[in-house]
Amino acid sequence: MTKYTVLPPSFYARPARTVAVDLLGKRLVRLINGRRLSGLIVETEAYCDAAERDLACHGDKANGGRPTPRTAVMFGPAGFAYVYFTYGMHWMFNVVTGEEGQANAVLARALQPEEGGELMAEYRNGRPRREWTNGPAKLAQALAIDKSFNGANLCAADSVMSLWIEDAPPILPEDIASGPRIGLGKTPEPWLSIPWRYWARGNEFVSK
DNA sequence: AGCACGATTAACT
DNA sequence: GTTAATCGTGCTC
Repeated sequence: MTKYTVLPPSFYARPARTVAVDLLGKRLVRLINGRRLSGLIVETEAYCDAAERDLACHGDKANGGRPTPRTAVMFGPAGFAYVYFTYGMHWMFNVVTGEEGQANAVLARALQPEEGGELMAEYRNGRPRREWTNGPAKLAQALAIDKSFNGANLCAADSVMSLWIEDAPPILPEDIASGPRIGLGKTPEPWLSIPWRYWARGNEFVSK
């Protein structure tokens, strides 16, 4: 018997919005030298829901909606990591969702720390616990997620995998809030304001 | 070949 | 509230 259940490909192979909501409360786990660093996902954003053109999504914004070297992973099968670099210094961790051939993904924006706090504090330069994982680039830094995880299989428990998501009790629907996605800049409407960001209402680790 | 800008953060005033 | 940091990517010339 296993103590933990790794989320299977079927969990991810659904529309981005569905996965974004269902990921709330799940546990993101990073294994480093046998030590578990983990946190419960408390904030997500959905990009490129199936069959809906989403000009906020890298996969639709670039190259007329065709894959590019950067976005290729988003067009691949669900359950893989899409990790990209932005602002010249930050990594963003997403999970690929939906059907292969379509650019669907969910951005992990915040975690509630569970295990491995000592290492997370170190990776976050000694900042207070509240600031370890309350933002997409912060959680990537806290879990040491970088370019090497782009294209990583989050479901293959038998590989050298050191990153996955475990099942955990869901957040109750009445405790889930939603609103417009953050940082979309010049993205046109309706995508700029469409409420595809979801978070655990009242959780102190939700990004500012 | 050159350029504008980003699914952000931290350190300012 | 404002802004520097910092560089890969995709688009234009």
